[in-house]
Amino acid sequence: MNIASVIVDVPTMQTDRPFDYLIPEKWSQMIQPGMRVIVPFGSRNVQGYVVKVKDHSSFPQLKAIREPMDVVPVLNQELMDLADWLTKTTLCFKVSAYQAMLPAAMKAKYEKRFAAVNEEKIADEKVAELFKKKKEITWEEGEKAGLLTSIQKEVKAGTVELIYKVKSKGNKKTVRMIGTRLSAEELSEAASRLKGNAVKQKRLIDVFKQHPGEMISAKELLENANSTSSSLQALIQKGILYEEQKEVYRDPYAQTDFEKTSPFPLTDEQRKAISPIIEALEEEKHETFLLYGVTGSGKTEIYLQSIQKVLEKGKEAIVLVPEISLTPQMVHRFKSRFGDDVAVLHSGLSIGEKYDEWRKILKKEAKVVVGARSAIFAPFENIGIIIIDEEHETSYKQEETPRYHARDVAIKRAQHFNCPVILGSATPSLESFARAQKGVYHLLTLKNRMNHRDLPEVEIVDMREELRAGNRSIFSRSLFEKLKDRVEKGEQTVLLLNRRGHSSFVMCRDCGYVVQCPHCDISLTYHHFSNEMKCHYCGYETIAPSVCPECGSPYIRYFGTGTQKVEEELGKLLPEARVIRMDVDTTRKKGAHETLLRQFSEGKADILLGTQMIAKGLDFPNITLVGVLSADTMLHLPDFRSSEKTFQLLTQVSGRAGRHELQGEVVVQTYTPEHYSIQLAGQQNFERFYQREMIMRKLGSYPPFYYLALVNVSHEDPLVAASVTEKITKFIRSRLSNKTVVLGPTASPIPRINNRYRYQCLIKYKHEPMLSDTLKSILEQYNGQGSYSHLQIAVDINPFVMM
DNA sequence: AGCACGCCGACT
DNA sequence: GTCGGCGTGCTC
Repeated sequence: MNIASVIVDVPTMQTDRPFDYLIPEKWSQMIQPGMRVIVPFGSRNVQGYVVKVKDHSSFPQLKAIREPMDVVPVLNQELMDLADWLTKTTLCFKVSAYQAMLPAAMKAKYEKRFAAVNEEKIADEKVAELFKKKKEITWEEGEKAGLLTSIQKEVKAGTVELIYKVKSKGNKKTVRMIGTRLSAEELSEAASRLKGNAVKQKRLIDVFKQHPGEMISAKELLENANSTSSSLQALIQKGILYEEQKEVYRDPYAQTDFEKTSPFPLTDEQRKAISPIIEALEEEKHETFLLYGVTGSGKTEIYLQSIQKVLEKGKEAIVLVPEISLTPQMVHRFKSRFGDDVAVLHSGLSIGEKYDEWRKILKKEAKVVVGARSAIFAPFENIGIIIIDEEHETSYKQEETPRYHARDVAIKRAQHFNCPVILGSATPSLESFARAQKGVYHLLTLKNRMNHRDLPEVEIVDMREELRAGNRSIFSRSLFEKLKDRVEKGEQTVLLLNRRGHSSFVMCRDCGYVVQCPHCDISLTYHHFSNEMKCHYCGYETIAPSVCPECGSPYIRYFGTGTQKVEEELGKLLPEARVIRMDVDTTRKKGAHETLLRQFSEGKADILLGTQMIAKGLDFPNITLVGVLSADTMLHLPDFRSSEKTFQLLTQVSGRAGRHELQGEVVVQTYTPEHYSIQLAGQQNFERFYQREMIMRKLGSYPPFYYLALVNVSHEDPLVAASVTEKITKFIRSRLSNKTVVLGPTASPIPRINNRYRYQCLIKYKHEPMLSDTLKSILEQYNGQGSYSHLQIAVDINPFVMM
């Protein structure tokens, strides 16, 4: 057993298979599947994942593993199998699947360095001088000195060596701990031998006399003893004290106090909903529950009590929350109930913090993980339940490879562990609700709010009427009246500006010219802060024009109401109102979210103004008014889910009002008040919406009636892109059943990105066993190199974004 | 992905 | 003649 099969960190079609390596004698006992190793690959060193240890290879000339990167496997067998499944279902590379399962800190970084091996013989003077100061320089340093070609000549001559280094991003954080091996008496004696003026050293010894046998961090010690590090160093030198590096976790929640909570008594309705879950837990059987409960109906308490049960059985729980940093309240509730058993994984943490939380899970120091999408891969080995809150959220679908949906992964893992999955939502996705209707999922319903308050009253305002009545403001008369009233009464308001699909573009009011990206077929987005125009797709930047480049008119300005503009407007109309603005600009800094929300909850503002990010999870007692400024902006996007998204957003945001003692009110402003998703969101009638939307989906042959797969082809030459897509589409048609709908080739909604022309083929199918093989052979044929080397093909099975 | 190898056009 | 462009194929 001295050969390891390794998947190397080279994400291409032709390297997406194991390569065999010899395991050097000294590591023969320790190398196991699931460990990362550094291996030579071609002329460089790369990171690799051991998938198998064996004693035979058909390859005659094996190279040896350079170095192990782990002492224990970072991926267990279950996760390795899960990676295989991910590879098959999403058509991604093995490495990509492994990398998706591990914290970003474990992704390798590569560095090229030059080292002088024979300094005297270096021919080029400039190069020799460079290596006089340092024996080793990085590639970048060589480049900066402008000597790359000369250095490369020296490499050929053998005087300089090119080294490929694999570096890990993850650093364990350590703390210096100080202790003593001496007894109290010995310490006193040692202290008496010190010079009389060594008071600082004596004070240090005193600390250990009071706490014999304990270790204390150097920082704390110096503070307690009011001493200095040089005194400490002296004592260590003398052998009186000793130091040790202790590994510590960075704890992002260290500053926060969590008041312990106990389970709340459940309402009848909640008790009825939780009992099938408890039953599944007891019987250790896999079942997927759809917990459909109106906003404020107490879904979280059901999660908490189910987890309680799981922990009592000595098992672990995964809770997924959409972009969790948005809901510090949620984290708070889990931490308060389960204390240090909870690990938190979300995008707001630094790479190091995420790495630490992940290691807590691996070392079994955490039993519950609360996190965003990728937390579904938490390396637990005895999962008792998986919960996905706000199940309908699109952020559970990853839009880069591996293009997985966390819901699918959850069900796959739960099947392995024979445990239940709970999908919770007030506005379930059509897919999930349809499955619940068919009995594939077990439907659990919570119809009543916990406070027995009615759902808030929703008023839909037709903005066209407002315009006709001469009101050109952003606010309808009704919303403005109510806003004024709340500010006077000291109650709080949430204002949602739905800006998706309607980004701020710059247009000339004289000739209609819109500033576009020169490399992509998309209008540039205006950034007020820097007065720049930026392309979201390729990163192109330019200064915003002050006159129209087309006709020279000075009447060129940006369109699309931004939060900033609304804030200005509020300042004019209601100068006494205190406003907190939450959007990408004001929440970019780490922790900004929490700070702004805390200020709002402490009543330091009357109005919380923001984009989608404020729609979810806020639970403040004093909110009695919710205003949606433009409900229909995303209704007109070329996306079959736009009605569903609109309905969900409006329902979710309405749910923010009147969650406690005070009754809430909602005003929805729109230009299409007759649209069913707005009407039914106004009535908070999910069932009706579901029926209505299902008809639309059936007519369009969309999910949940059909599954989708999208093939996206891009090339710098539009003719090549079109003709290849044509070929691919024909090929797909020939291979799939005639019940499957194959659409295309068509130009993508964004026909050009970064000067690459994009065409696509959309497949709608119900049952298509050949699909995966067909798509895979397309990838193999075209995505490899050869005559199609400039072609890029991306396959998305069950896409959420059709761009 | 990188990198070497090999084949063609533009220079000292 | 050679330097360097890019197209092609390989990495245990």
